[in-house]
Amino acid sequence: MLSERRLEVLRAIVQDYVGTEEPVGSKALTERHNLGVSPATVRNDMAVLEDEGFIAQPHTSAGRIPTDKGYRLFVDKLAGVKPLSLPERRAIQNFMDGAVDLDDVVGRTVRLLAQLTRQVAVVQYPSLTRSTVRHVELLALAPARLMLVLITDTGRVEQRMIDCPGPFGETSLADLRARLNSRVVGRRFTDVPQLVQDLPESFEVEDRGTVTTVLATLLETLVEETEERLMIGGTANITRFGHDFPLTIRPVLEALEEHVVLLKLLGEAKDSGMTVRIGHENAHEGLNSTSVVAVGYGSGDEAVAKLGVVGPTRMDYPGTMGAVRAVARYVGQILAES
Amino acid sequence: MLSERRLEVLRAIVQDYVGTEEPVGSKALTERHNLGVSPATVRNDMAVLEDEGFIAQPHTSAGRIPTDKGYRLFVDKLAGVKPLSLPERRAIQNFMDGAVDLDDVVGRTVRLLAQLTRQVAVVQYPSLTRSTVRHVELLALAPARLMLVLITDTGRVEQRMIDCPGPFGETSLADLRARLNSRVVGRRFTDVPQLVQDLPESFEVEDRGTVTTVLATLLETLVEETEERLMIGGTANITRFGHDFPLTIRPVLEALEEHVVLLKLLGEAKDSGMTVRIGHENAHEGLNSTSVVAVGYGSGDEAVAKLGVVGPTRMDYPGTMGAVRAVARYVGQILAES
DNA sequence: TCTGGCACTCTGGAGGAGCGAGTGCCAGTC
DNA sequence: GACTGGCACTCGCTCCTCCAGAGTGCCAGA
Repeated sequence: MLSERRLEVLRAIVQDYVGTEEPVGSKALTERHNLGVSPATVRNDMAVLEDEGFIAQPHTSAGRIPTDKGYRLFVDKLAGVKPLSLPERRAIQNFMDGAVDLDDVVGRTVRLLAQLTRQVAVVQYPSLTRSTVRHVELLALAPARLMLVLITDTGRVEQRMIDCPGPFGETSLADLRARLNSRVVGRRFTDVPQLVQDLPESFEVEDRGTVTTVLATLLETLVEETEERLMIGGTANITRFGHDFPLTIRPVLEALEEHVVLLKLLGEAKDSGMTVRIGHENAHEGLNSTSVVAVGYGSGDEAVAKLGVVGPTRMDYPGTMGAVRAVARYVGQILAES
Repeated sequence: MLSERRLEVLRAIVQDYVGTEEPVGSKALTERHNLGVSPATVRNDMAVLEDEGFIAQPHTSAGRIPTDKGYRLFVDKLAGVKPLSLPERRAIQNFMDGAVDLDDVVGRTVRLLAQLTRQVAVVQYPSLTRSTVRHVELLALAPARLMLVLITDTGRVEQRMIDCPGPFGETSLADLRARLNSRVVGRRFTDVPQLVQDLPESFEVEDRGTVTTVLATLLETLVEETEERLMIGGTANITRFGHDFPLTIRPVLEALEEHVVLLKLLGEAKDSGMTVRIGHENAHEGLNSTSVVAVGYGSGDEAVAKLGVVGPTRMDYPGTMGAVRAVARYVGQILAES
């Protein structure tokens, strides 16, 4: 186990390195922090920290920089979450309050998060897996062509065209609409399949084909829509990731374009509490030199989706975590209100 | 006016520079192209071209590189549009044919274009200004809460919540729905306002408030939805823009994030035919070192939206133009079919 | 009008020196 | 035993110089 002071030295190294982006030496450390010991002592501590793998030297005769393991320790034990200042909170609220619909909420969130952290922001759309159905509507566009509109409690609306096997009367349509709604409104997506299972049977034989088709489409929509979508923003901030970035920028940009990768990334984050993945902890290679801070957000107690930022491993973890947490809370609040 | 050979020299310079990314000298030029004259002659020609502002020297004793003006001449007079090869065309068709809905079409297009040109692709969603209404639906979610669903002929669906000033009966709702549809279905967005103008008058006094609210929301939706949206892809390709890119990459990324800027950019492009904006011809500063190739696409004769790519000024113009044109055609085709 | 020749310019890379920050180790002190 | 000051050593960085090579402009001649 590392002594109190050694941890303090590690903390100082992380802080300085994050600030300056330059390897930090023993002398500079003692000058900038009140460690109460001489550079020589710090050097000994550093040697120990290096043996343990928390810091490394880019080359002999250079200062030390934290390793992924070092950042990990820093995040877990040495750093708290830095709460945002009151003005910052106010700004968030002002910025978010103008949102008019779901797309707008997500769009604003992503911009806000990018600005606040000066990193790349990733916001997942509220997932529909835990959502409930608010309304199902069926419209006849043509005698044998229907449109299915699904409205969820998170305010998302999905529509699907349906080509019916045969003509479907207005009465049957109204009937189906009514029965469908009485069964599924307020229910969770996952419960819908069994709730509508026996519906075709209660219809006239000639209408059953259409009813079955409609139900199939509905279920399909439910499944497809539980596929996650997300929005990213602040891509221009990757230029801040480090001066050596020309090498690393490409894979990062590529990873950011692959929404599937990002969704997986967010999916791996814990449902509650904040998840920080540092450097090589990220499964995706392109993100091996970045850290991801993610957190769930939701309208109630349950997280309906996740959001986070992607930044350089040498990021200001307390500040970033604070911003991410604060934004998640406000979004949750907004979502709960609407 | 420049002589035939001088134009040939310019063409050779552009081609070589695009290929190698290095300033091209007189000797290398004569070796690689059959100009039939000696380096000395080429030097004289180059001096003239430089005087005219078509090429420039990064520094004395280096080769020449084309200026924006040089590229302009190249594009206008010296280069054609390089048609895609048959396999390429097939690949496009295969890639696009799997598209299931509008979002998918646009998404595929953007990816395709990015891959084909290895540059950043920008695709505008089909504009609704020229669209017509396919159907308007009204649903009662609660006694005084309606949902308006607007379906357009391009397959886009928009919905809006409406809080009514007072309760609105099922009969009145059906009535409004029917009358609204009989008036606007098949009509252009721009015509809708005057078509529904006198609608409130024909309703009972107690319902007029709600009817007015609904109409207001409808018109608002029409206006808002004619605001353009777009999708971009292939951002990772900016790393290809040049080896000096660390300087220029940032403003480009920022410009790409500002969809408003991009929409303006596309908006400035000609409605028919291809538009190429080179370097400083782009109004937006961040894009001063890039070129934009844009073209309109549409389901019929009219262009409903535009698409294009953003690349380095030293891009393969004929190839890029060929790819952009081909993709636009296929998208138009797909749109016409659906 | 084109060509070959020639002197000149300038960049980019190689090689080398000196600086300075930083280290590891060791002997001495509290 | 923990901490400190001192000291020799390492090594990247910057600056300099030098050189080669590519490219130019100009001129006289075909």
